[in-house]
Amino acid sequence: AEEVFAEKGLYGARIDEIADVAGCNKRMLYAHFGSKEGLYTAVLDSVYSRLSVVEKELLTETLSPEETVRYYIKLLFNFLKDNPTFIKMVMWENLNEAKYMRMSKASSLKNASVKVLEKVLKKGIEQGIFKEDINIREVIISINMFCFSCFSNVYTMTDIMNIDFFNPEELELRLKSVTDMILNYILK
Amino acid sequence: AEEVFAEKGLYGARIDEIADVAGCNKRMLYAHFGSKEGLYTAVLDSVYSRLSVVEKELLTETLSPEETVRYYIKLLFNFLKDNPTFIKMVMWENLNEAKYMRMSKASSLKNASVKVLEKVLKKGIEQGIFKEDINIREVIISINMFCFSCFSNVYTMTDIMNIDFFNPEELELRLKSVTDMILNYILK
DNA sequence: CTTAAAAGTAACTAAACAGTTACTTTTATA
DNA sequence: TATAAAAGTAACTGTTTAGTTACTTTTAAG
Repeated sequence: AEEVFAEKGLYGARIDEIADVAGCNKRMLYAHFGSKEGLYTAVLDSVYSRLSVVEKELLTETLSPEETVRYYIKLLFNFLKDNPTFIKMVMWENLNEAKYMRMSKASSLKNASVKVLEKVLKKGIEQGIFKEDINIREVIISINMFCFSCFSNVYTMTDIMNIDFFNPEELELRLKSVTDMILNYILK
Repeated sequence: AEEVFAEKGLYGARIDEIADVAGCNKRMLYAHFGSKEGLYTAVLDSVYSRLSVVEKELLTETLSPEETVRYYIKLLFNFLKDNPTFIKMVMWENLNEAKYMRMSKASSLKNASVKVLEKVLKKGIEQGIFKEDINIREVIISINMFCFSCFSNVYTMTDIMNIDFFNPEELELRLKSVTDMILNYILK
């Protein structure tokens, strides 16, 4: 279901195709998930929980503020690279005005990393490593948006710039640019 | 049609609804555009051409390299802010792997600003204003992606961060952050 | 005023699809 | 082995929808 919903969205996906791809039957899909929307929100939950697992790694590491920011960017970037279905599900949700995400418990899982970053950025400012006048929320938003954008609007970008954004070397460059821009901005 | 396609995508949109909203009738829609897909690509063309009109302003202005970059960021940012249907159409296209955009002539219109930025960044490096080791293509990609991301994944972001991304003050802050990050990165 | 093209109307067709049902088969457990 | 729950099958229903058609009305130009 994740595969099919990511590829075609809630409306484009076909229950019969999902049953086919999943190697099960329609009746059981309905027995377990009630409806197409029920299945869709289950996929959304599952996909989001994969991110929160990765983000928990941030909590276990004890690094300097600078290293924590670098580590988070890398962690998020690589997660997004390895989870194209996550990217697509989030995009479908945004086109649906996050209707189903709001219904699910997914979002509550996501605040973890925001809180860690807030703490770490504050600490960095106190330690005199980061500029005093940075807007912490803006920095957190930028990190998330910049990483996400490297994978979300890839097709139209490829079309305009004639660049293969799936090329590993290209991605390495992108990660470096994003990291440099963020750190240039926050470091004294 | 633009309204309805932007809101619901190619598959979610209903021809009858489009005729209704447009205040015309189905038969004439088919007489003029042939099919649903024909109408969709016509909308795509129209929406993209609006951007290229704005981008042409970049060509008429004669500013310093730094000011040109600032001006382009502002121009693009404000265009995206004022054209939510553009944002949505591009997102639908990306979820369709840019299938219809490739079919249309829209993309050919778009290279204009890329070329201007390439020239201007090169000039800035020559003049010793910009760092010699910046990757020009990366900078152009970043500008476009960062601006776009401020408007594309707004709903899920709002959900996670509890911020109203449609608030003008919030947007002003975003534009400032993006501009600062890009210029911090390229200026010596 | 005439006429021909453009626009509009509403009923229709054929296909697709979410969800259901009645029935059969498999699996696991006591 | 008996049995009950879980899983599977395939035909079905009702609705939605892209696209068509046959016909009427409006518009514009000579």
